[in-house]
Amino acid sequence: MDLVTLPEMATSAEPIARRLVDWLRHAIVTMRIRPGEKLSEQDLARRFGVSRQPVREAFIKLAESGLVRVLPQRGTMVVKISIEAVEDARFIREAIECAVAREAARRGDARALADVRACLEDAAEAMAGGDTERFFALDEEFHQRLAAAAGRPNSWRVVEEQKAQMDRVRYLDMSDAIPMKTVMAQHLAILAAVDGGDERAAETAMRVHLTEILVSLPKIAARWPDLFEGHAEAGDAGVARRAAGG
Amino acid sequence: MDLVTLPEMATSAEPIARRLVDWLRHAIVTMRIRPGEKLSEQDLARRFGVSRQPVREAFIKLAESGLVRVLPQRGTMVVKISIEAVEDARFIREAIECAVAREAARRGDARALADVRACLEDAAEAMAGGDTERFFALDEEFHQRLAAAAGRPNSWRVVEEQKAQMDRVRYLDMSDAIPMKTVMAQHLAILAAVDGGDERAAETAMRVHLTEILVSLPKIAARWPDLFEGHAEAGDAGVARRAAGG
DNA sequence: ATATGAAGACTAGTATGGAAGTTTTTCCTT
DNA sequence: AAGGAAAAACTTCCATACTAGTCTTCATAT
Repeated sequence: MDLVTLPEMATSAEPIARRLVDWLRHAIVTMRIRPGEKLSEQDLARRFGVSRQPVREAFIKLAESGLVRVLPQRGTMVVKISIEAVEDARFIREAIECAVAREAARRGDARALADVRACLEDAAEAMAGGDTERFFALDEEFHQRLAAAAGRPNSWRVVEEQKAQMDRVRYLDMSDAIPMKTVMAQHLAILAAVDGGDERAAETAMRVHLTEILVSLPKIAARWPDLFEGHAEAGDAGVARRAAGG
Repeated sequence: MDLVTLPEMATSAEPIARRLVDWLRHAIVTMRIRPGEKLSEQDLARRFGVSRQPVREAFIKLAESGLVRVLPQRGTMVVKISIEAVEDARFIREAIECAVAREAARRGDARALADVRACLEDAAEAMAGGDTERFFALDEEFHQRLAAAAGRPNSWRVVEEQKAQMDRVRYLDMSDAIPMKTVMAQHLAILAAVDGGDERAAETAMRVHLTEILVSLPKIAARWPDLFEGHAEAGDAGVARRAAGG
């Protein structure tokens, strides 16, 4: 039973439940807590040195985001990656972000687009330094700032939620190959089209960027079958034990 | 203190918190609980004869949906209708549903499209009978089934959440004029284009349909200023009392 | 009359205990 | 040894109690 401290605990006065959500979300998306893993209110409460209530409320919020599933009287678990769920998330994200790209190109907000460009420059630095985590963060930032440039900053919140489903796949992909150069090139293409005010080109560039995951998805699912829904569940502890006993 | 019973209480064995969410969401969307109105965990708990805890959990879920705002140590209130929020929701919905319309037209799933058509026939009946509530429900059903016909049934969940913001405006609009005929005609136009396999026409028809609200929005905001964010807050009790005292 | 401040009535946040239900284990029977 | 029933150990769910913060209100001082 390793005690864990919430990182923001010292600096901020935010409610415990909120901090728990951030901590758990990050842990799930970065695969520190693996898909299919069982979570327990009691266990996590003890780990963090808090009561069960804020843990429970954190579970509720994560369940709303589709990252965990709460089964009444049975338990809470991190949902496995579902190919269908990832494809659905991708579909929704493509729809919204293509509209964002069009709108950003149409508006041509020079000031906001300068922010986007600055973001890409930082990302280039991170890539050169091999700082993948920072590169990931700046990837998000790029899309968020583009939404702002389209005059729809709030649309990012919806995309962000869908993105969580896709991020776990990307995290697996990152440990495999390093497609940072590809991502960077695509981001630059999007910005160029938007900067040029070409709505159709901007939409197309965005669509290409967001289609990328479709080629790696089946390969990744085949490589880590026990992290995905519907595939072999050999990784499941209960099943494994029962199989060993028989 | 009028005691209220949850309608599904007798029939189902769902958790209390879940039923509270459904009840409150419906009450908020249909304006039975008005924008800006203050909600109290304690008060609602007494009304429903339950403890504060499930009410609190319901608030959390509604806050995730953006229907209520929880201010720590201050209170919980139904968020006022925000023109910006409605426009953002409309933007997102248009992006997703236009993509759905295109995809439905591309796939041409005859079986699923038959369901969509059946839905419109029921809606025509409801319109003839003047059953506005049923018409509203079938409106939702139409869009949901179209998403199914596009092979993206889950995308409806995202649209549904955005729709909640728009529904309150539509509810106000309904009490003003009755645009059922317009809605019906637009739905038929969408289905015709999808049935014909014309992706561009389907997208355009959907876009026209979802642009409708933009013309009524400013009028409605002007008519009920105290229900909207940022406008005159003359309806606020505290301000009214202070004005009377001075 | 106005400004300041303390007391009380609110609020949400958290902790804890018990109830209802499911799963796993254990022990008895066959 | 295998199968089944009882029980123990888990889970979430709900109720209750308490903490801490905010706002209102009324009294007091300027």
